[in-house]
Order: sequence, then structure tokens, then C-alpha cells
Amino acid sequence: MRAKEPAGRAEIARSCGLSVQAVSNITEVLENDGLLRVVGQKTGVRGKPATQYSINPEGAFAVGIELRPDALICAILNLKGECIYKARVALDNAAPDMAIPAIESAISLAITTSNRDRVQLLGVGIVMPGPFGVSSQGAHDDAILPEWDGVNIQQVFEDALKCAVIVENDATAAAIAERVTGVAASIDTFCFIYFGTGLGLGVITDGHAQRGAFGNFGEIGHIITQAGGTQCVCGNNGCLETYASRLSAKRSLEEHGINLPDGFAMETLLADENPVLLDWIETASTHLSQAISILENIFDPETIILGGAMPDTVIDAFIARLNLPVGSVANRENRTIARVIGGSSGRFTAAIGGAAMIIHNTTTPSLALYN
Amino acid sequence: MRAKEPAGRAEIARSCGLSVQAVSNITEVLENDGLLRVVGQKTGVRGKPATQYSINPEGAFAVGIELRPDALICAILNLKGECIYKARVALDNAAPDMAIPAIESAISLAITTSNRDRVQLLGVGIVMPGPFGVSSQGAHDDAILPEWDGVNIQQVFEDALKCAVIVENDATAAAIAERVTGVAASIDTFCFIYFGTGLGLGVITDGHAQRGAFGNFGEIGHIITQAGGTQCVCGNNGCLETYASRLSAKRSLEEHGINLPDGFAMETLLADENPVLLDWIETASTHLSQAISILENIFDPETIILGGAMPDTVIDAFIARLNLPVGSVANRENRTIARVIGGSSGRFTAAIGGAAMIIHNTTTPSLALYN
DNA sequence: ATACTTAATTCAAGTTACTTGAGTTAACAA
DNA sequence: TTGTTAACTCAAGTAACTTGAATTAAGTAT
Repeated sequence: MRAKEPAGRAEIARSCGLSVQAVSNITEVLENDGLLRVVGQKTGVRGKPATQYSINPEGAFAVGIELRPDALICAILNLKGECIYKARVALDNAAPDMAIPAIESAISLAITTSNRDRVQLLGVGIVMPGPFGVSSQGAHDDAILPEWDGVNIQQVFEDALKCAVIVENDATAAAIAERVTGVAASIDTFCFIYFGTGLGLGVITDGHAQRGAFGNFGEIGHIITQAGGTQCVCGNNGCLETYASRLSAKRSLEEHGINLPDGFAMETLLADENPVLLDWIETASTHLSQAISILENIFDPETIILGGAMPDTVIDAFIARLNLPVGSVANRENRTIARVIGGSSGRFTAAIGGAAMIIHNTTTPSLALYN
Repeated sequence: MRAKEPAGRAEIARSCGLSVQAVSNITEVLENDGLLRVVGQKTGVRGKPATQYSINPEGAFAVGIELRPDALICAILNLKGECIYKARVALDNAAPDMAIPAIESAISLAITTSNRDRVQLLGVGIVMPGPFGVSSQGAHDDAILPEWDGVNIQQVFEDALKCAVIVENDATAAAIAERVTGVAASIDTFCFIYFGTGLGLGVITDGHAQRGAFGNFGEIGHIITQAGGTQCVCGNNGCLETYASRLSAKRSLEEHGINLPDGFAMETLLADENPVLLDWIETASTHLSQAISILENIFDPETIILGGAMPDTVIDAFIARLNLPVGSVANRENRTIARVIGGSSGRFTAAIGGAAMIIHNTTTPSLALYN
């Protein structure tokens, strides 16, 4: 439905295998609920002109929250997937009794500011760094929220917010965002490599997100790309994350006396062709190439998207420097999409992804993916 | 349903969220079709004794075919997943006009020999080596069937056999077999590493097989575990497959003048503690450890199963020598299953997997996985 | 202009796969 | 013997569809 818009009822019926009558009934309900609206008639062809229906962007909205150790990011997406609100709230700590009220008031503020009615709230998508429930034999990641260990996060938020809640990690949320509004709008099977503090992987197969048996799918940051390499916080050596993450860039630059407060600074350094940064990018690309090659071989995706909290220019620099094997299942003739492409990026990507999950869920024929 | 057997109707209703009445209607139909049968009453508790229903193993059956360049393997599974027939037919070549009639007569023979009625045939699962539709820039694998390139395999077989057909690669078929009859009967999310001529990966998530965008999911044999390592037929260097496959064992042994005609010979060599073989196992285990660690990080599975056309003793030797990182999402406290376990193996594994796919499909609430 | 042709849409009447609620049956327990 | 418990059946209802026969409103050919 979302793909080709606007569309007539008979057209919708053909594309989703229902009878015209069924579509007619459904559109009637959706129109009454304000989720669909008539946007004209289709003329120019024979036959009775088709009444064209379109998603009503104002019909409903979803809130996305990214919870991090030091801050809270909030975004609102309308039904069409357009971002109509963004905000960041600093946090002393992210423990439940601090974070939950902060989230509640952030959502209230967001809804008021963007002039919406809470009745039209489809749900809240919460993005939190994983992994969850893992043995603490290895040291813990900086981005982790230990206070939430053992908490049934979805339940807690559903009780607190009194609406539908989905909890996911940043990479999966970003992947879904890409499908709802981004470059993957018409791609059913793809991988998304997410640059956060560390590195995450979100995979969509046939339009559905992969979650793993324990919700820890996609810990790609800790696959080892260099045996006996740099020591990682996880206790192993040579993890991808130690070469190709924001944190690793920060470290490399600091070793040469360069401070890296934020992504903007990185963009500037790249524009200035800073040799230390270029060197880091070169190394990171080598390791990313390995990871991408593994993903291609395992998932056979239509494409692999790179995005997240990393400047677009840096992501483009990675892609330009990738060195992917030629003898791969991904190296088909007649490709329509490149093997690796850039996706959405920026500080708000994960929060937008959170909201996108809700939109995706209400839009996609759910085969019990969540619930 | 399959999990806890036998069961009363009210019990089934509770476990699958339907009303008792609905289950009653459904069991009535299934009993008339001979797929279910009454196996007694449950007494010992209060209330009216529940009529216990069980799957009728004789109610239906499925055929599995493994097509290889030199041979055709055929197996029949009854509805309960028990293998009731196995056969191997040598083939001059596996081109369609040779293979299709051979398959047709193999199936007829199988049905006759095992005393079944074709009416009860649920379908045929065909297992063929991939990858399909890949650019031929790299050299081709020994196991590949070039004559089938560009053929709509499922269509061709449905037309020829006039019944439901599923086509899959060996690793996925083996994974499904493990779920239908094997060690994964109650595991919803797991990875299966399949030792064939090369090396394949099948992944089941939430009970559904992963297929990839172009049907080439799971080419794990060609992930690179040693940069600049041994030359592989795919054109790259250091592929896992060059260290940990039957073909690589054969090569290693031949370099030392030892001939390896079949799996049985390998078992004997292992029992004799042949140093060349032990050396190969040691090396293979190192590379497998890397692959397994990657799979754990990416898929967050309940377990990883090793199986296929490799003797059980060799698989156990691999598992004993694995060296898996401690700091992994897979290293949870309170694990109920080991991180890596052995699965079914042997010459007939893939063909049995083919039949298992059919059983799985008719048994599992299909959310449009196939079709 | 008039009479086809084409295609979208509606109306009314099934059909399927369930659920709901009110019994009925048969074991175990006090 | 009289409850209590739980499985099961019967009859009626309902949601979400499909089917087939009109109806409507273009565009097209004569």
C-alpha cells in the first residue's frame, strides 16, 4: 500500500490479493478513522474513474525515544513517516526511576509542541543499547545501561505510558526507519550497519526485523576481524568495533592529541583531509569490508546500508574505500542497487527509528512479529 | 502441536490460543482425513477424561530428493518425521533432461517399495547445491549444477511431479530436518552448519527458515577466516571452506599420500588417531570457532548445530576442540542448551531434510514462508 | 451525437473460520 | 451420595472476507 501512492481501490485489491469489495470496506473504515483520504480521481483511461486514496499524514503519529546513559532523544513521525518533531533532553543518569518520568514528560511536551492529539498516538518506540541479559564475565560497554538489567522493559513502559510500546536496539530501529522513509522503501531484504557509540547490525528479511532468540541479534561490533588485534571492552581482541566505531575514531585521534567532541568535528577534520582521520578511515574500511563480505555471504541481501550517528561524508568515505571480494554471491550481474549504500544518519536517527517501528508495525501486515 | 503429544482438545486449544470448539472442529476434519488419531483417554485428574489425540504417522508422507552431480538420493518420511525409506541412484550427469525422469522413477519406486498410496503424498522437497544466479567471474564449485542455471526449478518440478514442491539448499533442508525430527525439535531459533562437499549454513528464526533475497542465504563456506590464506575455487583466498570441509580434508590427506574415498574411511582414520587427520581437525576447529563466534554475535541463536555429510565422531572432535570467546552474547548464565551441539549426519541427511521441509510446511502455521 | 467498450464501484447474498454461552458428560473427592 | 472439576458438545452468532449481479462514468468508434 505505502509503496505506490495514491491508488484506487481496485488497484489496491489487485496488489494485495483481496477482493475489491473487501478493500472497499477497509478503506471506508480507514477513511472514517482519518487514516486515509481521497485525493482525486484518476482520469485519462477508459472506464469509471478511480477514486484515488492516499495515506493521511495527519491521521496519526508515533513517538520515538532513544535512551542513552547521558541523554534522551525524542522524535515524532507522522503516518507518512515524516519527522515533525525532534528534541534532546540531557539526563543525569538513565536509571529507570529517573528515565521513566523524564520520558513521560518529554512525550507530553513533544505532543503539545507539535500540536497533536494524544488519541492519535499509535505507540511509542523505545530504543536502548543492548546487549541484554549477558553474562558479565566480560567488561561492560560504555553505552550499556546496567540499571535496566532484569527489567521487563516493554512491560514497564506500557504500564507507564499506557499505549503500545516496542523496545529495540538502535541498529534494528535504524533499519526499520530506512524502510519506512529512507532508501530501503522498496527493499524487502537488507542489512543495516549502524554506527553508534559502538557498531550494530539490523537485518530486515522479507520486510520483517530479525530479533534473535534473546533479543540480542546483530552484535556485529564484536565479530573479530583481526585475530589477536586491539583489546576490546568485551574481553576479546580484534573486534570490528575497536577499528570502525565512533569511539575508536575518538581514540585514534586522541592518541595524536586531537580532540573529537562530536560528529561535526569529524566532518571538519575530513574536509581538511586530516591525515590521522584519513588513516583511521582507511583502517576502518578494511575491517568493514570484511564484515560486509561476511554479511553478503550469510544473508544474501539486496543491499547493505551504512548509517547512524556518523557524518554522511565519513560514511561516503568508507564506501569509497571498501574492498569487496569479486567472487561473492553478491556480485551478480543485473544488480539494480549497489552492494553497499549510505543510509540516513545523524544524532536523531535512532529516535526516528523508534517511531518508525511503530509506523512500520501499524502499516505492515503483522505476522505476529511483535506480540 | 507436534511438541507435546498426545494431547486432548482442550489442551491443544490452550496452547495455540483457539477456542475449544474450533479445535474440536479441526481435529474432527483431521481425524477424518486420517492425519490424527485417538490414542486413549487421560485419567488420573478430576473432570471428564480428555480424549488424547496423536499425529497418525501413517496418515501421510513426504518425499525428499537430493540431487547431486553424480547421484540422486531419495528418502521418505512419514507424518511423524520417521524415515521409512532411503535409496541412492547413481547418475551419469545431473542435467534436467537426465535428472527429471530419474527423479520421477525414483519417487515411484520409493512409494511402491514403502507400500504407500500416492494420494497421501504431501509433496516433494528437492535439495540442490547453490548458489544460484551468481556472476561466473569466480571459478565454479565442484558441487554446482551449471545445467540448471536459469531454470525455474520449482516450476519445472511441480509440472513434472504434479504435486507440491519445495526447492532448497542442503544446509537449510538439514536445519529443518533437525527441527522436525532431530535435536532442535523444541528450538525455535538456531543455526545449522552443514558439512557437504563444501560448507553451508541454515538458519531457523522463530521456526522459519531464512532464504535470502535471491535464495542464496547461508554461503558461510566463503566467509574469509584467514586473510590471504589458501586459494579457494571462488577466486578469493582463505575461505572457511578451504579449511573445514570434506574436500579440504581429502586434499590435506592426499598431500600426505592418504586416499579418502568416503566418510567411513575418515571415521577409521580418526579411530586410529591418524596424525594428518588430527592436524586437519585441529586447523578446521580453529576456523570453525571463528565462524561460530560470528554466528553467535549476529544471530543470537539458542544453539548452533553441526551436522551433515561428516561422521559423527569427526563432528564431536570438532566440538571438543572449539575455542569460543568468553565475552560473547552467547555466553549467558542459565543456558539450557550448549552453545554448539552435534546434529544428524550421514549420507542421507540432505534428502531427509528435503522431506522434512514438506512435513514442516504442512505442520507449521505457514505465514506465507513458501508460497 | 450515439452506441459500444472498459473499468471502477456498489449492493446483496453467501461462505469460512472462527467465538460465545449454555448445557452435558464423566471422572475424582469429601 | 453429593458436590466439584474439567472436557466436551450444541446451537447461535460474528468478523472478515468472497462471489456475482447490477450500476456508474469515463473513453472510443462510427
